[in-house]
Amino acid sequence: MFDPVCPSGLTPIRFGDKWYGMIIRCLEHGPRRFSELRVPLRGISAKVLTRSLRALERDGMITRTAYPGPVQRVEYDLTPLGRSLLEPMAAACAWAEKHWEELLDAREAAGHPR
Amino acid sequence: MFDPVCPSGLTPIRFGDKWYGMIIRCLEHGPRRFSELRVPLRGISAKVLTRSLRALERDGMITRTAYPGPVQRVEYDLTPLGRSLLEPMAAACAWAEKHWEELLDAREAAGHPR
DNA sequence: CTGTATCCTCCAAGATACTG
DNA sequence: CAGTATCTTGGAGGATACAG
Repeated sequence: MFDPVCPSGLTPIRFGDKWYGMIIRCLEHGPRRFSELRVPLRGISAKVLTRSLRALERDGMITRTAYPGPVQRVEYDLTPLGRSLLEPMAAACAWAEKHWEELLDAREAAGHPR
Repeated sequence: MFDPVCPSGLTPIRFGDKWYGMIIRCLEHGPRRFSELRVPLRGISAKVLTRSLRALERDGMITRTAYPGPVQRVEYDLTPLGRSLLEPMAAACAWAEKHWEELLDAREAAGHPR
């Protein structure tokens, strides 16, 4: 998931910052904990993940719930607003899938490899 | 159009760089010249506009045609690929229109004015 | 008119180390 | 475990001046 080799970052469509969209996808099927999120988002640093999560929270896209206990435990979950973003994201993905080749060909022809 | 007072830049959905999407909208109804583009895109500097146009060209979204003559004249036009981006852009706009209030409320509640 | 060439500032993003 | 604190770097974006 989100393999850096699969350069999904080449789409001209972006949601919020670099991770915003991916985090929403990660929460699509239920709440996740801080460190659970770091697995699919390979290589994201704690600082950056925290900042993205705060941004999503500020925008009303996710909720943050801290469970007390001997070991810390924080869960992030999508709000209805955050879930509603899945729709335009699907449109973006549909476009990307359909025009992926065209886009790559154009870039390659322009001398920009990768 | 693209009035800086209407803060359309607050949507969490972006196409390419800051101007990429707006340029595509400007070309929606026919080719435009370099300086024609600078009118709706208030305040964009020549350098930045050039960079965005080059990026769109590199991605196969627009074409650049220079007409020879005593006065220079360059026209930019959408390719089919560029035109195809209008579809996910419409989806993004539909989302923004529908959830605009929700988004603003969330940000305001988070203490982030504007 | 359609750009280049410089210079400057800001911030996203990453690396690393540390904390309750 | 879930972060915060620092530091660094790259590139976006803008201002201004100049060129073919």
